[in-house]
Amino acid sequence: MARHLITSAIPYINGIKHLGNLVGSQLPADLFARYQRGRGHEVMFLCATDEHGTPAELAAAKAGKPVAEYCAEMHGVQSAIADGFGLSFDHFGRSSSPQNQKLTQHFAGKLFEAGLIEEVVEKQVYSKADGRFLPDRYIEGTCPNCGYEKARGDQCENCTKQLDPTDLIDPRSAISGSTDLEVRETRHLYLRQSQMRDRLEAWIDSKSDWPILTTSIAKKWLNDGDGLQDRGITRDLDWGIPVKRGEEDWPGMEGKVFYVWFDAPIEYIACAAEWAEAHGKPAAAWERWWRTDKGADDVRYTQFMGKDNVPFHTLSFPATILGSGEPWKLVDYIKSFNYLNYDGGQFSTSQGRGVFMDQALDILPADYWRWWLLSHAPESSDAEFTWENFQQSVNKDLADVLGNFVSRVTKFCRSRFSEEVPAGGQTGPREAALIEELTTRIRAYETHMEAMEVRKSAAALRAIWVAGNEYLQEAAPWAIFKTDPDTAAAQIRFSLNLIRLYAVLSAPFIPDAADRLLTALNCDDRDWPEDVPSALSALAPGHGFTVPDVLFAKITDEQREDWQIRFAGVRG
RNA sequence: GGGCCUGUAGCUCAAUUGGUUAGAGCAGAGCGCUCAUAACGCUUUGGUUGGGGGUUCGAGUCCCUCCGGGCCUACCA
Repeated sequence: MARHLITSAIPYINGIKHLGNLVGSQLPADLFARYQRGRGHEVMFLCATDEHGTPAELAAAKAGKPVAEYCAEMHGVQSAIADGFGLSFDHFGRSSSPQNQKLTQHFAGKLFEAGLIEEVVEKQVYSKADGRFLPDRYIEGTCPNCGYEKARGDQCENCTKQLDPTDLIDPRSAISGSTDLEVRETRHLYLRQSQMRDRLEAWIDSKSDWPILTTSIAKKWLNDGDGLQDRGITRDLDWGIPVKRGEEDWPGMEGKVFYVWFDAPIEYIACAAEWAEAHGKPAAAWERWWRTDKGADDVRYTQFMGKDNVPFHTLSFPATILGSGEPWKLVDYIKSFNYLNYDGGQFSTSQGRGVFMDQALDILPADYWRWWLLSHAPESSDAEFTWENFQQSVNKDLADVLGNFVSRVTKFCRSRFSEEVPAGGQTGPREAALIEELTTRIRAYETHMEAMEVRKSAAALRAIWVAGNEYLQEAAPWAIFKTDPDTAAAQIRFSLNLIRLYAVLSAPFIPDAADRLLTALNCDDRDWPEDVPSALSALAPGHGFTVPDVLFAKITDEQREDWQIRFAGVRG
């Protein structure tokens, strides 16, 4: 039995994520976790909310709540939605947890001891009206290059020129609009990533099987300009993990916190510690997943994320881990995704354009979304959601191919025999041929799932469903029944077993439907079909079942048109 | 500006990494079936692989160039 540690990029706290965010990390991670569990392996699947940073503070202020309270609430909201989508996290943690605070400070201390922390005094823009330092992008002004009046301090959106905040003409706070700004000196800690450049490069080079998207982004950062740059890991904020080296105060760093991108990946580890505490387990229970000196040697660690997260997972976080000099588990495989666009443009959180996770669940069950998103996962390039494509794919694949197969088999059995698996008759060469085909297809499905080829896995699964319809058409039990009811009984017995097989195989993609099928079949045998013939004799003659309700109702044209209008514009 | 990814049938995607005649699903057309959610099955139309040039016995795949789409460029996370 293998051991799989699986993490999804942790979603930021300041609102409900859209479908693009979902398909880029949490959903494929869940697919992989469910599959590996289905194969009987030991899985630790972790995710959390990423709660620190300026946007969280601002969102809380906008909501008129203390930031800690706001984050606690939003964590609850995101957690409930994750449940709604069937995301099977072993623990859904919080980067603001005491465990993460302790670990983050611990790592900082180790990095300091290793000589990998440098103190730098730098100049930053301070807004007196806001009472805070402003990150570059929170400063607005007129672009010195093109005259655009809403240029940001990091870049002008109009002419794309990169800017320094002090370049802006008539700079003002993007938060309050105040022009009462000044440049102040402030002291920060930098992680000396440049010292570890060669080590990181050798490590990346050893990962020849990673997606090109992952390695090319990593290499770009390693080789761009003067090579990998040191990175500031502290910020002048109130909300965050106080800067300490281990348990000790850090002279000169009073009132400062760690940068979110320093503490967020550490939450992957801390999340396991949260899991242990939540289940009353000792530290050893989570350390066996994360410490190679405490049992994690045989763990295979896979991360899932959108491409915007790749630099932090290929470079910053490994630099933290390697730099600590301690035997923490490094990631073995990074699966990264491109973006999902919405009907000709980007999903937009600010403009409310596209479908957000809560809205998606309001209009359709999770399985519809899971199936479409995963079967169209943006693996090789950006992908696009359109309502026409969604309607067509879901109706065809889920309602017609799979749902109708279940319907025709169970209803035929009920009307010609009873709601019991019929006895009598024998299967023959036709069934043997199907078993052979299914065996080949199931092994292909497994290969794609192991490789995290999400779209190919979906296509392979669909082909397995199709094989059932082809078989039925050829066997034609409705015709055979008239002259040879025993043979028809054997064919239907075989077909009912196919339904169970489909439920087990499909569970990683459409877990709710799989549950409903197994419930209807009155069966809790979820064993993976290592051996297809025996898997297809699990339901014995006389076994009672009920004809399930329509598994997937079709999306009507009216619904589709309604949703197209509803989600085109501003949310609310 | 620089770097990277991408362009294959009306649509969504494959193509064992340079190897026979570029394949699937959907959509379209025809036929069959009547168990089933107007579902299912079979057959079939559809391509100068974005354009042009080159290397090679052989190019969707490698090189050059042009065109289109996208991402990143280190203080959003």
